[in-house]
Amino acid sequence: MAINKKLEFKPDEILLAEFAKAISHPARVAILKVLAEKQTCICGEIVEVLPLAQSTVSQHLKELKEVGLIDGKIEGVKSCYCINWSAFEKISELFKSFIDKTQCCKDNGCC
Amino acid sequence: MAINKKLEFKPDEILLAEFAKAISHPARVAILKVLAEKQTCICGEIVEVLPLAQSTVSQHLKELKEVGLIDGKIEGVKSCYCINWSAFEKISELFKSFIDKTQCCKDNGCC
DNA sequence: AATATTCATCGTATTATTACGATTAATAAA
DNA sequence: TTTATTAATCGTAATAATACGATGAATATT
Repeated sequence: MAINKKLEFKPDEILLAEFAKAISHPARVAILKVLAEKQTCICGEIVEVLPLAQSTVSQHLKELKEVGLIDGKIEGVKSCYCINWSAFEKISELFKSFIDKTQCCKDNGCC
Repeated sequence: MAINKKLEFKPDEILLAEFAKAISHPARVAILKVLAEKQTCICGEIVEVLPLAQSTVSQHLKELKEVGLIDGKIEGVKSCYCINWSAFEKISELFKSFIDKTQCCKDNGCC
């Protein structure tokens, strides 16, 4: 039991869900906010701002990286993170088109 | 270990993450699509369309209901579901303002 | 009244996520 | 060279999510 059936859905549904999952934890929302606001995207600064241990923040960063929303470069001992804007734009479009497509059926109300 | 630290974040971050989580599974994205497209929002129809067992679909419906995105009415033996448009609009605004706020910092690039 | 249909809920197994401390690898500073 | 700093990774525990079958409660049909 508990097989993964996610891949049996449509590609655009899978993709939207994937991006939604990436921001489905307040820590990752907060990280994206910090990365957008600050110029210096040092890992340590993110750790300072969040109520989580360093290893946990690293884990969240990894997830955001894996889904392509952020990039990371090692600079000396430090790690510099930033938003991948082309990916961010892609996800924005996905969300907006999902919202718009859904909302245009608004008049069909059944309940 | 593994205490829930989600509530230590800002309310708007928690809320956005909560809604993102609601659509973080392709089944729930698909359900919202079906509910938007079809007038008849019978549970059985959703089950037919999805590659999941009836009980699993019910579980997903429950999650969408709990976060307020859909409403459900019992009509005879059947259950009629539909999108809660005011909630949907609220989440749309949340997403759009998050996207816009984030994107307006685009020039600060550090990487 | 007896049977069928519909769907929610319960129980449960599996897998994924969250969180931390400890360790490690790398560079920087002494 | 030795020590300190930084952050990734590993190991692990706890919790959450996913998925299904079985059961149950309600209404419909016969």
